[in-house]
Amino acid sequence: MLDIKFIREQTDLIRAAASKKHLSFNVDDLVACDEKRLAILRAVEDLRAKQNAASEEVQKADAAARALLIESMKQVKDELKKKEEELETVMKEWRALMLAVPNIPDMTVPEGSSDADNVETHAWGEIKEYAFTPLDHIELMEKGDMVDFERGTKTSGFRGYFLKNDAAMLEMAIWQYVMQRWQAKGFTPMLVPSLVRRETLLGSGYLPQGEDDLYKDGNDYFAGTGEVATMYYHADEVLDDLSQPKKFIVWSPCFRKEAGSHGKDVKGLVRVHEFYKCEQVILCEASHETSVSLHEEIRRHAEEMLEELGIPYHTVINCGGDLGLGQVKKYDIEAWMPSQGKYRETHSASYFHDFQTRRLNIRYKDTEGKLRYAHSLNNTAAATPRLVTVIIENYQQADGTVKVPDVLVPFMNGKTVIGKAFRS
RNA sequence: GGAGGAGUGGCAGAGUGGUCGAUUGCACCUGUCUUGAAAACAGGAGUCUGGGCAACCGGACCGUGAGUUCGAAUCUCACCUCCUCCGCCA
Repeated sequence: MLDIKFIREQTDLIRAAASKKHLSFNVDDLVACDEKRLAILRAVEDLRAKQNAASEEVQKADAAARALLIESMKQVKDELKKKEEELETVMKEWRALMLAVPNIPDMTVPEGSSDADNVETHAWGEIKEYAFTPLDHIELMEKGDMVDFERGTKTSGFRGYFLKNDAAMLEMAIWQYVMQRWQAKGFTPMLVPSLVRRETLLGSGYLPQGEDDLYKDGNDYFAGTGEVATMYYHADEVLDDLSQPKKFIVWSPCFRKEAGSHGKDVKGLVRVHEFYKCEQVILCEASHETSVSLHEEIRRHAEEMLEELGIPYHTVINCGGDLGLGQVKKYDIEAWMPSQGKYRETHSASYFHDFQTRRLNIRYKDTEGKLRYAHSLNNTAAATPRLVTVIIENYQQADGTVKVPDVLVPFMNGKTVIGKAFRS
């Protein structure tokens, strides 16, 4: 959500934002609606003022005058009721339009309509030449007794899976490694709810437009990311001090219907309905420079983790058409998948300015004691099992076993090789 | 799932139809006093929003949303949250 005053004054910027993000939003509709809203609001408030004044007089008046006054106020009451109904109608439209206003993308965001137009900023790591034909994670994991898709779908339906043995332990090792790694960088570790109320999703900007991708039961929703609950943690609060940003490293189960991507990644663990994610979430002071510098910081945290793990990756700036409604700028970090011969997204780092915090009403007192909306950012730390598939494919050996990345060995109880040898 | 109770300003806690945006206490800020501080005394402070260059003026906010009324913190209904007891349960 943006400030209505800002929207009124900067219609050109909003128009440009909508066009860069390839959204069909029309500011002029909102501005017209807002004018209507203010006119009616003024009428309503004038009537209320009249009512308040009369209410005071009623108390002082004698019986005869009082009866007369009350009689005349009945008309005001009816009039007010009519105006209030008008206002409610306009407000409904106004609120819906306000929720559809896109945030302004940063100047450095490239033009483009889809992820095909994202621009690589840099790549890291050498793409390994294998002396054998690299297998995909599905074959490696099935033959290594690390996954069971058949019983997974039997139990859970399409995209269901069981992780077993070394893969189960590897996944938990990753969580442990990640939570410790980020805690050491000053992030507050949290396990947060995945079962959340509708307001939380409106606040972080996943609703109203993302309804189709969410599992729900009445007003209870299953969050697609820990960001949702984490952002709501401080909702409706005034934080004393944001001179130091609040940084969270959050673990949570994540649920996504993956509506509209039924044809993509239909096999394997790259795209599943139920997974786990460690997420970086930050609240900071309302400064563009601070947001930008923290954005770079959380991007680097994730890149450095992939470097520690020895996974080749590249980073792209997402183009306008690939940005969400609230995002100012986004980097995707994509890890190399040997079986596919291409990079696949493992991380997504974005910042929002005060787009989310306005909806969530998260404010703080600045050094002058003025109340301001905080800024927010987030980036993946590790999404599993997707990251498991990346590790398994990149660390596969000729015999079908998988080497454990050095940094994970301590979290695997010293185990250095996982899976089973099934070829020579 | 069943039965009761409760939600008021930063906190505590009054207020049960009309100068109540709200008594009071604590905490907070500013004066007076003091070498300074404490104490005492006096005063001031909330948020959102409309108009105005501004001083200022108007509206809203007592868990949320509807309703009754000329008028609602106060009455009615629904919802949310918390507490107590019973039942069930990893």
